[in-house]
Amino acid sequence: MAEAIVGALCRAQASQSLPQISPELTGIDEIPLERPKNRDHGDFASSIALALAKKMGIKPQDVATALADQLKSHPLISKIEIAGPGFINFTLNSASHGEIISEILIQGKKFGEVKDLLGKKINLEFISANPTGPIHLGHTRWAAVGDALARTLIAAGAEVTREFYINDRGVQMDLFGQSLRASAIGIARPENGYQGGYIDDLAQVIVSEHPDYCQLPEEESLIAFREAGYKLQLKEQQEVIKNFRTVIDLWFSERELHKGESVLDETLQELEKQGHVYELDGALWLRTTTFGDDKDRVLRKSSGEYTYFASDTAYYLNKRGRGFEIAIYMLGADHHGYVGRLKATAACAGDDPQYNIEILIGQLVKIIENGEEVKLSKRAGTIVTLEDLVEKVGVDAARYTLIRYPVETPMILDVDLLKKHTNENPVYYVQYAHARICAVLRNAADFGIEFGPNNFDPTLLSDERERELIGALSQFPTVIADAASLRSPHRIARYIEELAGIYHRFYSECRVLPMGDESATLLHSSRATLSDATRQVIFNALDLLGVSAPERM
RNA sequence: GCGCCUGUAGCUCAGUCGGAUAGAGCACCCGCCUUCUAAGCGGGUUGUCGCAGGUUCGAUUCCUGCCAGGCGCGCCA
Repeated sequence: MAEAIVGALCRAQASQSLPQISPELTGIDEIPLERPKNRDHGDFASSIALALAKKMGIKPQDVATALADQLKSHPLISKIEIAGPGFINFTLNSASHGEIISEILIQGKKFGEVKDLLGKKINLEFISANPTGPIHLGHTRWAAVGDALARTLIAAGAEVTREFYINDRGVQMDLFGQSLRASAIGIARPENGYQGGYIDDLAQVIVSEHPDYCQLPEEESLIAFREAGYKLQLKEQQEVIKNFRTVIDLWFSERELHKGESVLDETLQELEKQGHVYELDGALWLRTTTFGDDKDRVLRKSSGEYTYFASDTAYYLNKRGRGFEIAIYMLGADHHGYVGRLKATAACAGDDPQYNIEILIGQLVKIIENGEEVKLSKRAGTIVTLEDLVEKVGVDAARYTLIRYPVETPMILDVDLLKKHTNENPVYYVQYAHARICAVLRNAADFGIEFGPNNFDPTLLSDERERELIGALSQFPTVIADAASLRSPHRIARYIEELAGIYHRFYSECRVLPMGDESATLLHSSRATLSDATRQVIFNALDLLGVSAPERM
């Protein structure tokens, strides 16, 4: 469509009906084109004339008229109107409808895929919970959104690695070990230690498997408990995440960065080459302030130990070293203070902080049950875990609800509402549309109605509902492209909700199957074909969100 | 004090290269199942798009200031 406008623009200028302007607006991507909210405004609308009028020094309506004259004869356009201050409204003809439907059915599960990110190698890091406790609600939002984003980026052509960074070194791990051992031998847990009841459970498992751990000298015993607890906890996290249908391609251990010829030493050398490292008070600093950070950051303490920040830096360079053009970090709002330093770190390494590194900050999730907010506190042991949530509402409802909001919105999750298997929950609205179509198609098969691209006549589908449905289906690839480039998988959820609504309305207005002793006609086949195409798009969209598309409900 | 996010209908929220009469679901009222899934459809009611300026043909959208809420600002991890 944009191509058609560019062509019309060129022809209009060639035929002197429009003045020449500096060729800024000849790129296809720069043509404004949208689907109007109001269906009276056609299938597509462009405000190109309003934008050009000023540059050309003539009235928008005149620009629009000149363009419309050139577009009238386009093979896929049935009607062109000029409206309001100079909008050009296009209405597509049935030939274009036929093309869309057969494209959907021929491409099947691949319909919707675009090539916008073809060749991009992207590293997507999310969740990255400490292996010292269960996956809780804060991580859960990322488990759902991160996975859906990965699927969306892949659908847009990118090569994506989903990565989970395991913080398996440092003080927190030691406290974890101390807490476990304290529980096992019945002494008080350290003040800053882990208090949750799961510690007792873990300790019991460890003791039953390794009764000798309690008898070891304290230092060895602490390490033994820490390592055993780590293994168990990590395994549990991996199972929970897998059951949540979230795929992690690489579980990256922080310990990798400290092995043998330390990666950290190499990192320092790299950074020194770039000239942003300096020494002060016996510590080694990275001059991140050069690139907008609030303060410089310590890489190696005066004690000789590396900081956590050093690990982060090494990890970033490690990702870049593995060939990822873009490293995306998904972090909770409580980590937003990291944005400045991470960006600055990338810049210190000689990268483009605007391109090579992206940090998505997600606001925290509040949870409400029985009308009251459930406070989250690891210390006090009141943790709502991913497992709890799934147990209460199921994977589909949990994933869908977490994904359907943009991550920068703080969200309130009402467990009681999610538990209801009613239409108060949008996931059922969408799934119901899918199940309904499947039922219609099963019945169609029983009637002996054949459907598919070869049994489809778009000229028979003239009802407003049918045209609206076809128009919505054709938008799917654009939705994927937008969701991918804006890193906003929630757009896909919103899109299927709209699509499901349009189908439900089509269903109630346009009878798909023959009634009574009516015999099957091409109209029935065409509507069944349209239904099948809708089913395919809903299926594909739900698949991107990791939500199941039931055939019966 | 500084920084990030948020403020749209009674509730939960969509609405990003600035566009036409600001949307959806829920809640509330009224209709629709002797033929395809009523977990559905149709109709009705609901708004100072936080406030005040600015930019322009046009601002919920961009800029500035203010107000309100959430979160964060260590040689912690």
